[in-house]
Amino acid sequence: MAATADDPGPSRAGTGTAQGDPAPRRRGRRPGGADTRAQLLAAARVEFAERGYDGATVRVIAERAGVDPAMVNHWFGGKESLFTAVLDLPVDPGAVLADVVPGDPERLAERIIGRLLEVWDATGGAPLAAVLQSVAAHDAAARMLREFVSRVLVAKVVSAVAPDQRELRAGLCGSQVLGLAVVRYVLKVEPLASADHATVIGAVAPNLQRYLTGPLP
Amino acid sequence: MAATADDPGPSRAGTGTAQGDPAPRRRGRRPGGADTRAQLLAAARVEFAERGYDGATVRVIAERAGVDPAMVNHWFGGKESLFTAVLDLPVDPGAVLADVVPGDPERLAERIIGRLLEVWDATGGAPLAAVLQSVAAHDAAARMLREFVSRVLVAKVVSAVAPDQRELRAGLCGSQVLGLAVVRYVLKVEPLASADHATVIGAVAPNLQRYLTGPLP
DNA sequence: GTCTATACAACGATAGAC
DNA sequence: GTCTATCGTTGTATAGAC
Repeated sequence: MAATADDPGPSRAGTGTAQGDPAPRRRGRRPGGADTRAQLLAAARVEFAERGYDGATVRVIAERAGVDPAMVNHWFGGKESLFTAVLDLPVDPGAVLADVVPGDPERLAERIIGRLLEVWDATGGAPLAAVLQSVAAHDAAARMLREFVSRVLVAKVVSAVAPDQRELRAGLCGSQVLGLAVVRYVLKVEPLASADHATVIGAVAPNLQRYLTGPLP
Repeated sequence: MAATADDPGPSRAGTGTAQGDPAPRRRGRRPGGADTRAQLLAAARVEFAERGYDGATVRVIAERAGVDPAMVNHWFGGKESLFTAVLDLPVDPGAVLADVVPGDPERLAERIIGRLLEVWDATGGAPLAAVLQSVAAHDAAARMLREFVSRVLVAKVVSAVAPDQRELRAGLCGSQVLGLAVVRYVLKVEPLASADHATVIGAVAPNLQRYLTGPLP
């Protein structure tokens, strides 16, 4: 866990700030053994837990891991996906949602539910239960997921279609989606747990659509 | 924490309203009360976990505890409330829902959400998180809650108003209610977490109402 | 030689200080 | 308003593994 910067020591002529001289790292591929990816993951776990999703910065995480911030992009594709990897989510919600948003806004809910059902049916309930468990157990996990859900959902989905009250709508959408996941995959309440996708979509999508674009008081 | 039958303790100061409750008048010899109650709880935990809500019987639970089956009624008010106590639920869902059902069926959802908000706001998110945690962690807990939710919800709420597909409707209602609980009290997503009751009711009740009495595909 | 992990620099966006 | 600091991200050159 201890993200020990590998501290190669010498060289690095004073480019710019002669102060501190924090991490003179060589360029190029590191000598074998240094697992940058794992170090980034470990550093990200600590930072996300301590400061939340928004509070943690890619730069600090990279510094803690002793590597360049660009490594986050290289290994994970960005802050969002790094977070997904930290929480060990089965899929990257941002990516999934992003490619489901384009299209008729009045049918967005159908596409969202349909896609989520595909993903969840493929991975089963285990990852969902794991996430739920850690969220219920650790306040830090709840905070991380809260900020992440708010940010990603609002930015990538709700803002694309919702006329107003975007944060509230995002929370409501989250409640319906999360509740469906719990009841179908963790609690396994029948007949909802075994219903085919068309049935679930027909039942849930209209309600989700109201949260997205319908009238709110 | 859990809503249990009134503790027929030594100094039960009578509130004026005489309840139809089978309030045990403490006459005669005082049993090793707390002991019986605890033994029943322990026995019920085992039985519910092993056989589920439906599979476990009051008779067997009482036998395992070494007491008369009537003690379940005495100490907990019935199988349902015993189960509630075992899960350490903040309230007895059966009781709460039962007294909210009478009235305009088309406004049932408003009454349900309103009442749940009162209860949850009073107890805070801790009990909810505890239930979620055990449900996510232990398959037995998930099974118990599943059967309980199906049975009680279908029997006491959905059957009272829903025209068809009662089990499916019950599952859908469960998903919305549970999701709301998670997002508002465990994840604490704003502004939903701090929204006043009227706002939440206005936002969620119409969706819940559709699950209860609206058209399903 | 190729391939890839790496560091550095710089860009557009955004939030806060002045 | 402008200025500044900082964020996440991208482009590119380079060093080491193969």
